[in-house]
Amino acid sequence: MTEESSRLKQAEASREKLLAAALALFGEHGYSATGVRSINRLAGVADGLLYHYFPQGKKEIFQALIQNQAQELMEEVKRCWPDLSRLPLTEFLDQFWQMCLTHTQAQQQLAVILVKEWRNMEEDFRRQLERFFRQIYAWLPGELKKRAAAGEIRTMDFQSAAYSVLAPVLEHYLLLACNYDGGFLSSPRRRRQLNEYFVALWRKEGAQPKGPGPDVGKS
Amino acid sequence: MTEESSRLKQAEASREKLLAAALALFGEHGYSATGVRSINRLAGVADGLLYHYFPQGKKEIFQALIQNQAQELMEEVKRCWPDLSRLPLTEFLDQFWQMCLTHTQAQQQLAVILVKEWRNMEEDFRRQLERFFRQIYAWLPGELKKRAAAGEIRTMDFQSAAYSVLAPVLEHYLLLACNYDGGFLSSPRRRRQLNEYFVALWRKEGAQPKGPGPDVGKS
Amino acid sequence: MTEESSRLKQAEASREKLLAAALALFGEHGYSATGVRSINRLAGVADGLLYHYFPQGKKEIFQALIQNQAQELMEEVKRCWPDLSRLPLTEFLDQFWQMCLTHTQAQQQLAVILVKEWRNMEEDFRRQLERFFRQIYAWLPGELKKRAAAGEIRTMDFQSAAYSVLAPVLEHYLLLACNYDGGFLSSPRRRRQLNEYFVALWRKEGAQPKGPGPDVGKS
Amino acid sequence: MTEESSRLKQAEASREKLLAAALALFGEHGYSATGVRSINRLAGVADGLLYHYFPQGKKEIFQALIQNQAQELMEEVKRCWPDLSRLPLTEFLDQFWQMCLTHTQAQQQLAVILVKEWRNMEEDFRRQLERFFRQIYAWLPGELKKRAAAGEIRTMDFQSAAYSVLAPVLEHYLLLACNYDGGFLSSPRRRRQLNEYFVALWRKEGAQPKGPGPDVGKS
DNA sequence: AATGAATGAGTTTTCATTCAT
DNA sequence: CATGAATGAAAACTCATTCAT
Repeated sequence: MTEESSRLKQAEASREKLLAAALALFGEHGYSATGVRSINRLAGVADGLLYHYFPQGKKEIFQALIQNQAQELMEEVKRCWPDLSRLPLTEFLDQFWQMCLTHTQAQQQLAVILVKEWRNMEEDFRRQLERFFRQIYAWLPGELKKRAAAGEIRTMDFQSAAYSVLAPVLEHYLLLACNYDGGFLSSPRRRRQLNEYFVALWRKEGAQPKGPGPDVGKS
Repeated sequence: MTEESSRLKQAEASREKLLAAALALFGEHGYSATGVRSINRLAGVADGLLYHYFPQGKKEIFQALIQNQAQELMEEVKRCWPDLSRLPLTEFLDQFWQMCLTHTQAQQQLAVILVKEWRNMEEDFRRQLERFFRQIYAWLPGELKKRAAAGEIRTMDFQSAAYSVLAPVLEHYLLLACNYDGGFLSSPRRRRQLNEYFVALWRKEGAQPKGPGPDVGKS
Repeated sequence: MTEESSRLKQAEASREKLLAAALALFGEHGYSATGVRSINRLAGVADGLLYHYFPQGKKEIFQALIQNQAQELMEEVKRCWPDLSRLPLTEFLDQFWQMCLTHTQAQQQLAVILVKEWRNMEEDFRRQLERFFRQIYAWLPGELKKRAAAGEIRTMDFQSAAYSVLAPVLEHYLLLACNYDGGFLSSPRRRRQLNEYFVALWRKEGAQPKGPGPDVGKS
Repeated sequence: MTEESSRLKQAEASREKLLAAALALFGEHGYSATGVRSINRLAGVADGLLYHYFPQGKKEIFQALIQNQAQELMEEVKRCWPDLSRLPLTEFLDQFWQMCLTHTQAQQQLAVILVKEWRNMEEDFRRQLERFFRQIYAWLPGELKKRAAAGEIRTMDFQSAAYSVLAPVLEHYLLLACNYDGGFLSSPRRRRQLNEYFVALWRKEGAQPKGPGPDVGKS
């Protein structure tokens, strides 16, 4: 059993090395500009091995990769989601943005790949992701509405409000794709400013800010 | 002389055909995935001709292309810019977004290329574009400030406010890069809603809205 | 002991499965176009096993295969051979052709392989087969001569006559190699016609056919 | 014009060099065992050029090749055909065999390729060749019948007779495919013997042979 | 100015073979 | 005996680029 499982583990390790290398390179150079050789070199395996695990070659490792990563991303998001509702508005916004900004290296690279290679992806996969994004777009206005009903914010065009929370996220993704990390959301200070700006505008007219003012967020 | 000038015209025509073909293909498939042959085929010229006009080959036609297009884009923007200041807020926002949304097909493709190939571009060119974008980012808060001073809107965090106007533009570019044309700004109705949402929030407290006020959008 | 023998049987079974798969694939696609992998897949064994039974790999299994099959073929022919002499001419020809037409699927595939890969075979093996074929070419004229001496047929150029009996066999092999099964000999009806044609021509002038005439053969 | 045509001629020469090299190598080693590189080396051109003339690569040059050669073969046969009818029987047979034995090196190699790669060829091409062969199979019995009507030979099963003339041709092709040049027809002496054997058998009973009659050859 | 034949290094992919388990 | 992961050389094919015409 030990023999068996160690061999299986080694095999799985090779597959993972290939996927990790592919993720890094596709993320950095894009699909077309990434050579199969360079994936193998980075993974530290021989040229033929990729075709052992991904018989269709480059296309297949690419598809496997983004499906893997997107799965992880979506699961992570779904895990954090329910907790957000209970937070006060300021923390809610901050956590929401944090969640979207994809903390790990892997998911940053996923974002880059999604932006650059969207059209190379399989129809089905794109549909699946679109559905996921639409869920977020649909959920956020309702969330704001509830807070308005609870008197936390004023009544307004919740769809536009939600959109103005989401647009910065997409801007962030765009800049990632361009390898530009000076986006608005990536600076905690500016993120906090934006947060306060929203809260100040949305606050019910005449209402006083609850707390002692926006205290410094933790990165 | 007629021969001379007709030859010159033909020459210029070939160059333009090449650039147009390159724009279309780089926009559609990206730099790496676009073959020099396919550019020539689409332009309808022989294989060697590209090197007559662009001796450095693929890189050069790419650089020439984006510099051409970016030049046009920036000039177009600068041309419209001064006029915006005088418009009332609602028209101001609408015109600003319209201006940014790059009306021509050519500039849509430019947007795609900029997003996908940002890192392949020459340092100098990137700097130049960054400076241009920063000008807009710097100009917009001042513009809002002036309007606040004039009593058109309330006082607030103008940088965040400006950013929340710009983020939709970048979101739009991101979606263009993914060949997705269902972005928020691309629908005039939703653009108007967003417009009204901003105006309503920014309106000086106590001031009356000009129009019927922002009613909640459905959809 | 049971374990021992069952393992031996399994081992032998694996070897046979490999040979059978190799025969089928070499016969269908030829030597070069047949991959070792596909042999293993068809045999249902793991990739390394072939090298256990045939340490020299593809070449060795190929050589083993054709030697196996050719051995069987030659033994089968030698077994039937002596019996032919006693048959009357009509039956003699029919049986001879039947014998040559290699009844089993395996030997059909052998024929294909021999034709297509003759030059890839080892010198010694080719010599051995050539000797075998030459024996047939040498035996047949003598057989006809004996029948002439016995008054069954007229005197003639026995070598050419023998050749005209053998040529159809080789034509049949050629068509097999081309996967064409519409050859003259493969149709029992036409085989019988050809048979009657030979008998009629060879019959001693003025002699009457012995029997009731050629009765219908059984496919 | 000279410039133009010299360039065209050079281009055509390159194409021909490639085709000639491919013919030689496919004929010698078969399709699968012939590398594209070796074709280029033998033709003395760079690796990429083959794909300039035959964009689909190996398959395409193969198809082009056999179509070229088969066209030539068929035209050559059709050219000689009508003249055969007028010849006396002995010369008729000899000329017919000569014609079939494909005198040029190129067509010998074609024969090898046809035998070995029949199944790799396009359906349409195979159909075309089959029709051609069937024409010969259909023509020859009629030819013999006419000679019987004219009293040159006796009445018999003309289809079988024709087949016994054609089978040696196919045997010859089979042996070519095995690179064995000791076939019956390839020796003029034995061809003459076979010829005389046929003539003697077909001669009308009672008619006198022209020559001294067929004496038994000794291998 | 324009052509397209020619080049050869580079890419993706295949494949026979080895070997640790 | 049997497995299948791993190897790397070689195959087919692509592609930017050059150059004679």
